[in-house]
Amino acid sequence: MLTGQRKTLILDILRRDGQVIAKRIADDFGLSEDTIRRDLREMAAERLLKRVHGGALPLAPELPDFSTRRGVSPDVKRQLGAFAAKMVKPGRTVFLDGGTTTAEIARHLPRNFAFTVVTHSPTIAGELEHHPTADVILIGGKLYKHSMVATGAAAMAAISLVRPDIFFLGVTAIHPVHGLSTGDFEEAAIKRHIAQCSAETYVTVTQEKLDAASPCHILPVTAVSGMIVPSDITEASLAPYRSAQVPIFTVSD
Amino acid sequence: MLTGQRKTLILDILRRDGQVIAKRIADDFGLSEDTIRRDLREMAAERLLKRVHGGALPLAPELPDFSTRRGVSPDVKRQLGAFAAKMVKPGRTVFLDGGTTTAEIARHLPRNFAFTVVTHSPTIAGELEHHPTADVILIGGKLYKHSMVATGAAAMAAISLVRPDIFFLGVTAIHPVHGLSTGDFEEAAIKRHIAQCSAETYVTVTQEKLDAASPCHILPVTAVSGMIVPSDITEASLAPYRSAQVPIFTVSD
DNA sequence: CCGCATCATGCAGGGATTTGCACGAATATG
DNA sequence: CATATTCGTGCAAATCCCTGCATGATGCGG
Repeated sequence: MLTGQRKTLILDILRRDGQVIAKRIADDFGLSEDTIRRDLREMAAERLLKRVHGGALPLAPELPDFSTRRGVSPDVKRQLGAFAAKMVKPGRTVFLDGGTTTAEIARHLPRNFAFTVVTHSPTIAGELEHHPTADVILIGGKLYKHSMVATGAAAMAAISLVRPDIFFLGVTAIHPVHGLSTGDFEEAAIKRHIAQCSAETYVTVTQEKLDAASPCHILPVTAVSGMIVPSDITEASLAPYRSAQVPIFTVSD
Repeated sequence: MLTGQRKTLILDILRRDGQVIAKRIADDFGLSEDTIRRDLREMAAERLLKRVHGGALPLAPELPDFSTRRGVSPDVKRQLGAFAAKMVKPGRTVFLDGGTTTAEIARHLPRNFAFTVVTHSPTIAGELEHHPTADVILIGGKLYKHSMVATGAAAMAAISLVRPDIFFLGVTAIHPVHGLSTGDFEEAAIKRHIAQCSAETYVTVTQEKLDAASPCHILPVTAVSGMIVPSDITEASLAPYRSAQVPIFTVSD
């Protein structure tokens, strides 16, 4: 890994997490702590961050949403996001749905190789502002503010023009019989269309969404390439999905 | 292998991977590291990439990027934004350009009647998430991260489909002779197109942009319906624009 | 075909940078 | 105050870089 690249990565992590821990970075990068410490020292000299015992902090206490953001997104979603993000491979095109879990995927996308992200959510696009290597394609349309996604005919037409390798779908409910569902009719139609344009569709599921149903049907569970679930979900509650032949990816702790 | 060909390949790899490692390239091409290093050195001299120990990285944008720019002269921008927002009338359609000043307009938009906002910036769309009465139309396209706006053919086509009443244009420089300009060619083309689709175009100007010129021309000053300027700009510096018959709106304190 | 200039390439060696390790000092934590 | 990290510095090894030069290919004019 190149030194300059490492420094930008550190800055990215700093922006994303609001802090950097020398030991953990050293682990992640497979380098000695000394090297990281040296980097941090140099970057502190360049006024790029604030050196503290154990790591570093952003120079300006940044946007006030840093603390809120970190609190709002629970560990489970972070883990799901990190896991899903690892499924992205160099050169691929990935479609990111709107939603908080998908935002976590965006935050954890690999930063050491290039790929393309398509999204109809301005929020997701905003998350990727500082991503060093991701090409972002924004799908336009009428903004549905509740979910912050573009909808309508224009969005449908624009989506038809892309062929993503992976679609990370966000839903409000998943049920072995009633399938995947969400609260808005128009949004459901968009999600269905994206799934149909994509080679693979993965849905991230948390406990409270399991075995529930929302008003608007999107797809049957058999239509997805896999469910990504946290490790604390019991095997019993997954059984109906397993018997429906849905591949299940359990996020390891 | 031809030298020029090799350099193109290196640039391709740089774009794809976000990095180039001299040793690996030398291996891949079956050439000595010296040759690659020489290439990298020359390309760095041509400003095609950034030479670092071990290889090369894509050229970092020298200008501070969008979120860094947020800090500059916030009060003035807020006043400009509030003033411009008052120009929006019920039922009208307004196009908001990307940029920090335009973000201020978005924050000050009236909340007691309905209207439509069109924008090609996910950041601006995000500002309007909690706006109670604004319909938001998002223009899609390839995201130009430096300014956080959608660009390219898809954006152009989508823009052609709307006829905004007012376009609030953001620029990096305005000059009586050289007109309005910005730093990116593609972005300039988009701005020009939006202005041509719009009934009226207003440009917000702060002191440091006045009588300056950036690389890419957008429009002549006579093409705008008005300039919105802070009150502390001297009459003398506005004179050339007045004599060009450009209506000038001075923001009262 | 010959001589010459030009250029790309590889090699050698001296210099610069980066990295990891060791050890004593500084700092946090209870 | 005691202990465990964490930090900073000096140092050595590895890696990488640059300069200068030799070699061979290519192109051009005679």
